[in-house]
Amino acid sequence: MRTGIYKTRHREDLMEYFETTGANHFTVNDVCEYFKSRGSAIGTATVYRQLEKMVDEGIVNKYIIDANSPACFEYIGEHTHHDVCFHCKCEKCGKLIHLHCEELKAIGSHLKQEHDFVLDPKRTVFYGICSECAARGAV
Amino acid sequence: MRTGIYKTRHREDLMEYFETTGANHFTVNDVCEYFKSRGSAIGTATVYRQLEKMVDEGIVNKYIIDANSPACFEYIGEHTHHDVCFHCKCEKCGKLIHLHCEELKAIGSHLKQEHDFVLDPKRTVFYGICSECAARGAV
DNA sequence: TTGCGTGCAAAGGTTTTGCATGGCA
DNA sequence: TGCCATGCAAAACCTTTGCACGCAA
Repeated sequence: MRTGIYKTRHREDLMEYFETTGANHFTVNDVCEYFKSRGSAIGTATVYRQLEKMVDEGIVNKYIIDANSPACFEYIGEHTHHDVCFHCKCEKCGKLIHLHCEELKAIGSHLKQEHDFVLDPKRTVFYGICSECAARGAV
Repeated sequence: MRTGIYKTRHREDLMEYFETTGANHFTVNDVCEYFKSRGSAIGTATVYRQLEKMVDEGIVNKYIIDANSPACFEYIGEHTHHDVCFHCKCEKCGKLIHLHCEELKAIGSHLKQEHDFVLDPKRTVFYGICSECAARGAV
């Protein structure tokens, strides 16, 4: 029989982890460390494979920041009204800022209507300088 | 004395390569292959290091497609005119679209005022699906 | 039983780094 | 003479894959 997805213990554990961390972002490594520290380690490959499935299911978002940073995941659950968030990456300190902003969402509409381009916020990262680095006088 | 950047033969070679390839995009590997086939190979590390410098100077853009694909670079030269140019990259066909749009410029102001983040348009790329690929039904 | 899930290790690929040498200013 | 640039190889890094075994349905 082909159900496609089994309800395994690890999948349950992951779901529970997601629920407890809420909308926070995490990397595959974060997940692995978390379970390892609790004595119930999960293999890296398993985490990747489960997350990939969940991305396909649409209950997890995957953000690609840059080539040398690990991918950033976000659990969104079954929320039909979930806002995809935007990311700003500081070119100086490397800090990643997550934004849920209505005004930025307007960019998507604008790009589609005026430029016929369907924006993918999951892959789009705004580069620039964060407030702290700017204050520090970084150039 | 500290000028910061030396005018080496390799740097000149790279510049010439960029001029001849125009606005086309290229990977580090493309560059290496090109010079290798002409008998004047350049080390991979050197290409990475020079390109990194040029990105800092703002004369080259670096695009991240996804974690397992090589980074894509684009020579943009000395954009002396103060007209900020935005880029949209199609995830399907790889086409790069250049936009001069007032409304998009507003993003910079918004990010700065509301989120205290100084956007760098030269390094920011909007990822998504272009009109042609959308029409073709690509998913 | 069938087929998916898992763990481990190894492989895959891109990018960075250490170190000695060579070149620009 | 001072830096900076380069080459080579090794290292670092994230991610995927092969394979044998375990578990869900």
